[in-house]
This record gives sequence, structure tokens and C-alpha cells, in this order.
Amino acid sequence: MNATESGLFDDVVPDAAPDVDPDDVVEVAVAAPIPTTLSYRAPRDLPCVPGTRVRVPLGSREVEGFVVSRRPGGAEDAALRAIVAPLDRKPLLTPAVLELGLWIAERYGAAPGEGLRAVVPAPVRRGATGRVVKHATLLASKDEVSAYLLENADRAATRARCALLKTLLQKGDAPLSDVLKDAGVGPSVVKTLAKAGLISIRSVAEDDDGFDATPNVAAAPRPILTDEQRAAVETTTAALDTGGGAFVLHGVTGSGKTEVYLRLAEEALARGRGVVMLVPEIALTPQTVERLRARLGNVAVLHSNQSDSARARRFEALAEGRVRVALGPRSALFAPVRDCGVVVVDEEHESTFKQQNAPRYHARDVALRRAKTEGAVVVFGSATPSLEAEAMVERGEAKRVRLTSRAGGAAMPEVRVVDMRREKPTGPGGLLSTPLYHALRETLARKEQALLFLNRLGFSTQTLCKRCGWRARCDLCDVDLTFHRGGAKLLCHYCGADRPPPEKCPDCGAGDVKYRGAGAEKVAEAVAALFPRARVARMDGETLAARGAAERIYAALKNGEIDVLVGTQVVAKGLDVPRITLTGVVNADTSLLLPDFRSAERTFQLLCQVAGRSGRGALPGRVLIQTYEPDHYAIRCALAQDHDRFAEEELRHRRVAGYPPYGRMARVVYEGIDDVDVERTSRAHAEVLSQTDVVRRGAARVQGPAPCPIARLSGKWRRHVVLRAEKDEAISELVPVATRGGNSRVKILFDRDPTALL
DNA sequence: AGCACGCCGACT
DNA sequence: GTCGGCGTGCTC
Repeated sequence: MNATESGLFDDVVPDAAPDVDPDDVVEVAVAAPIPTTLSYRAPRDLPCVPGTRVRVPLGSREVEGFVVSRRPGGAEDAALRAIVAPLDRKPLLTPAVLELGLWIAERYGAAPGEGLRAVVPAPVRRGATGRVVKHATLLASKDEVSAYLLENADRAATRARCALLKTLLQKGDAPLSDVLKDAGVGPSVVKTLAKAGLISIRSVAEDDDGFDATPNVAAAPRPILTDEQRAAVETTTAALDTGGGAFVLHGVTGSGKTEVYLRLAEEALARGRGVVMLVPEIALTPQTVERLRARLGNVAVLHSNQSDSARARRFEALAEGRVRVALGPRSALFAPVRDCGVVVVDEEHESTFKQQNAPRYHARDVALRRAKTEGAVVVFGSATPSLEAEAMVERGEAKRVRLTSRAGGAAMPEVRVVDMRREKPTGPGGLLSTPLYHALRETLARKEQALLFLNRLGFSTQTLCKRCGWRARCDLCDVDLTFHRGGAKLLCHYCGADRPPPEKCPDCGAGDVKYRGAGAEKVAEAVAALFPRARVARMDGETLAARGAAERIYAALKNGEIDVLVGTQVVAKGLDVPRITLTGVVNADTSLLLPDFRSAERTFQLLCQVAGRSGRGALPGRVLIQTYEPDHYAIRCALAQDHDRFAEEELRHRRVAGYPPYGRMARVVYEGIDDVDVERTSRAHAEVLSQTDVVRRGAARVQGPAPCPIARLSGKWRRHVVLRAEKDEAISELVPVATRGGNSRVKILFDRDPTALL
């Protein structure tokens, strides 16, 4: 507006007190990938403060969005469209969480609306009301059931009925769907049994894992702290009173890190502040929950397979300040805990703390951010801190607190390497070396238990023709299919496609198809063949798929009903069985050979974790690591259980190569059905990235495009560009460019601080 | 993400 | 001549 116009205007309409109050203006992050918030008018008396969901017009349709801010409007805002209606009476997001969601969106290259979607779980958004679940209960007495079973034992017609009764006898009262699944029977059986008066079906509010019960905190035993623990509690608590701080709690397995978290949390609660505690998905067990509840009182447990209503109630309780502690996996970071004083990230090095879909945030970085804005203490706990954590300590951004002795006084196991280059393999498939075979035999003879670890699912990793060299490959992905003998199929571990294994080579018709490269399934079979009297069980993604399987296997292990447990990744974490005295790593190299800059770190962590499964009780433990690379530093350091040396060595490698945590990186992935399109788009986009200011002045580099190590996934061709910079801010400058430029044939995915480059 | 607008091929 | 293909760009 120029001066003349302004003067005229002033003469006609006084600029204060117009006849009608203009509406307020709210900024809304809409549920669409729009890179900015949009402004809407909202009547002054309309209750929608920041954090409230609203329905707004967008083009020719209506969408949901979150109010991000609100201000009084002026005459120039009259042209804005008005919001349709608020969707909540109270805001769903606390200011701290709202801020966090917007920060995530900006940092990780997502639209504001997408950032906020990540911080509010869908069930809460839907505003769920109570869910009711049908439960089955046994009406008949135990004796009556036994009599019934005896009477009908051999009759085919009643087999399903008997199965259901047996299951119910074990479970007592349980959700009907679980009972049916466990018994392996259909719903028709239920009616018959209910009519006969043997069972009853009733509707109950869905189980809430005792959320409403108030535990008696005073009665909980409080263990005496070791000197190290006391020092850790004192240091972290001190920061609670001085505006916060970051700590790396570096404690060997069994050194009592959890007790430090609990004491610190108690201190926060005593000061009227809240606590957020993050654990890897797999650690969220009833035992963990119980331990926390016993000490900290009511704890809001948040996890993904919780009912809508249960989650909504937890959110409400936290937001209202009735419950002050939130516990859960990654997403629990966004629990609406009021005045958060402590954020704990337990097992900080775990890869599950990185979200694998947009916005691809890392819980470690978001936890730091939340702690900073709320003046909270953040504690990253681990026995094998990530190199990112090491770097934080090195740069003075976090303080290391050490716990070096095991709280229970148990000794660390003896660890040995078996050099497979010099070994004559034993047993079917040549999986076990002579030393491991003998160790197993001794362990079994002593009636102790053994754990065999192989980080590979399935029976064998390659299916090939001896004559012509044909290999079973996935039609949709650039990978070999894994043979699963149990399911008698070839399975793709990336897209899930499966097909029957061929009897003859589909190429040349030769009769002998060969299976090569062992998975856990084959190890279990080999052990069973070598030790026919041993009770062998398998624990991996496959056997754990059934509900309650983990608990069943764990119980069997504790009760001594399993002699040898064979497993993948999943057995590395958290198994605590005193009679396991031998851990065998069948092949330490599987994770070492991956074409990724984190493979050494992952291998080291994995080996340390499996090693920690052995000798947890009074009996001394030992660990045998089979490898073809006995001189690799990841293996040598794991052998010596020397994390500091590993970190030092690996940090040196990373520094030389400019990999994180020295320098920052981000990855832009291009994927599409047609590789020619993908190639063209990726090249054009890389060029655009290269022309940005940051890159031209040398503050960031663009590498690629190149095909991804796994060049095709689920039928889509994939190429990527890797962005590298010394400073985090340089990457930030590239985010807006890196996330734009996709088209209908080629999708662009952006991954900042990637955990892998596959 | 939707959805409209817009500019080139085979149809009544 | 127009119905419709989906490429491009905008949504307060």
C-alpha cells in the first residue's frame, strides 16, 4: 500500500474500533502434505486453542487439521476461509508436544500436518469411546470338565469342544478371540458349550492392564545402591535442579541401570514433575511395567496394540496431570506428560528408536530436544552406547556416568573365538565347530542350558541349481529367497512374497536343487540331529509370531524344559535364565559383511548382548564365537568386552571416512516402477541439489545418484543420493530442496540421519 | 494427498 | 468437432 492510498483510507475509515469485531486467525497444520500451515478465520468466541483439532475447508473438500497458533485478525484477513468446526473440546496436544511435532516436521522434511500426525496416535485422534470385548469363562468345575473330557476323549465329534475346554482350563477367564485361536477351533463350538452350561460368554470392558489400580508405592522394596549407582543418582538428580542436562548412563549388563532411572524418576515426582521413559519395543514386558508401577505409582503404558479407548484414557490422564509417568516405545516420547522433568531412553543404541517411515525421526534426537525445551534431564542408558552417544560425550553435550560392576556380583562370562578358517566343521551342514560341539556336549551333560545364536531367519539363505547355476530370487525384489523348511516354502524377507520350493531346476530341469547358507531353522535341526536326546527349541521372528509364544518359550526355558535354544536377534535381548551357561554364536560375520557403515557397530553390540545371556546366575558362563574374521576389531573388542576400545577404533574409522557421528548425513531415495524414470528423476534431482547454495559453497556434498544396495524392493526400483555435511545446519538447509521434486512415477523419500543405507 | 485445470489423440 | 488421457500445480 503506498502513502497516498494509506492517507485516503485513514480519512474514510478510522483504523481503530471497526463496527464488527473481526474474527481471530488460526494457523492450521492440515492433514495433507502441504509444506506450510494455512490460515483460517475463527470466530472470537470459538473455543479452539493451539493443539485442538479442527475441520477446515481445503479446495473443494474438507480435511482435518491441528490448530498451531491463534491471533486476532485484521481487515486484511477477511478473505480467508473460516474453519468448519473444532473437533475437540480440549486440545489433544500440550504446547510442548505441539512444538515437538512441528520441529520434527521441519527437521525431517515432512509437512507440519504429517509431523503432528506422528505425535498423536491415530486411535486418540479418532476419539475412541470404550471398547467392549467378549470374554469366555469356565462355568463348570475342574472335576466336571475332567469328567467331560474323559467321557468324550475319543469321539471325533467333540474334539473341538474338548480342545476349547482344555484351553479354558488353563486360562481360566480370557478374551474369547484368544481362546479360540489358542484352541484352534471356530466360533460355532462356543454356542454348543454355552448351551450345555459348561462355559459362559460375557461382555467386559477391554482389559486395561490394571491402569486404574493404585499401587502401594510405600510397600515396594528399595534395593541398597552400590556406590556407583548412588553417584549416578546424585549427578543426574543435581541436574534436575539446575535446568536439566544430558547423560549417557554407560553400565554393563546387570549393573542396575533401571534402579538409577527409578531413583531419578522418584526425585522428579517429588518435585512435582513428570517422567517419560522409552524402552525398545521388545523390552515392554509385564515385568518391566510391574517394576515401574510398584515404585512410581500409576504409570501410563502406551503401546501400539492397545485399544483405542485405553490409549485415549491414558492420554487424558497424563494431560490432566492425574498420572505423571509415561512408559512406552519410541512414540511414548510424545506422551502429554505435564512439566516433564526426566526423559529416559533405555537401551539407547537400539535401532528401533529410529522411525522407519516419514517423518523418519530418531528418538535420541527428539528426546534431547524435548528435554531441552522443558528443562528436563535426559538419560541415555546402554551397556554399549551408540557412537552418537559417544560423540555427545566427546563434544561435551552429554556427561558420561559409568556403572562398571554387576549389582548382583555375578562374574562376566568367559568369551572365546573359534577361528572357522582352521576348523573342520561338524554335524549336518558343517555348522558347528569342534570346540562348540564339545562345549554343547559338556553343557548338556551337566544338565545346564545352551543358547545358539544366528542372526538369520529361516532354513537356508540360497536355493540354487548345481548344474546350471540358477538361483531362487524374488520376482519383486533384488534379493535371494529364503527357504523355510517348516512352512515348505521359499520366502522373500523383504516383500513377504512366497512360493513353493521347486522339485527340479526351473531353468535346466536338473533334479538336484541345493540349499546353501544356514538360518536358525537349520541350526536347530543340526543340533537336534547331533544330540537326539536334547530338547531343542527355536525362538525367532517365525516362532514368535503366535500370540503368547514368547511367554511360553520363556517359561519352558526357566522350567528347564528346553536344553538348547536356537534363535536370531530376538534372543540377544533380555533373556535372563540362570541355567544358561553356554552361548554359541554360530556365525558372527553375518552382520559384519553387510555393505553398510554401521555393520561393525551392529556386530559389536549384538555380540556383547548375546554374550551377556550366559552365566547370569551362580553358574559360570562361557561364550563361543564362530567367525571367519577373528582379527576384525569388532570381534576382538567384543571378545574382550571392551567397549571403550571399540568406540575409539570405530570413531577413528568414521572420522576418516566422514561418516556419522562425524559429519551429518541424509539420504534421498527415489523409487518407482520403471527404472528409466527413476534414473532420470534421480539425476535431475541430484543436479538441483548440487546447484543449491550450501553445496556450491562447499558446506555440503551430494553423492550419487547410485542404485541402492538393494536395487529393487516390492517391485520398485530404487536409487539414492547421499548428502553429507560437516554441520547439521547444512543438512537443514537442504531439507526443503531434498523433499520436493517427486512426480507421479517416481517417489522421493527423505531420510535424515539414516541408520542404514540399504 | 486430492482435485481442478489444461493441453493433445481416437471417437460419435 | 468433443470425450478423456494424465502431467502440473494449488490448496488459506
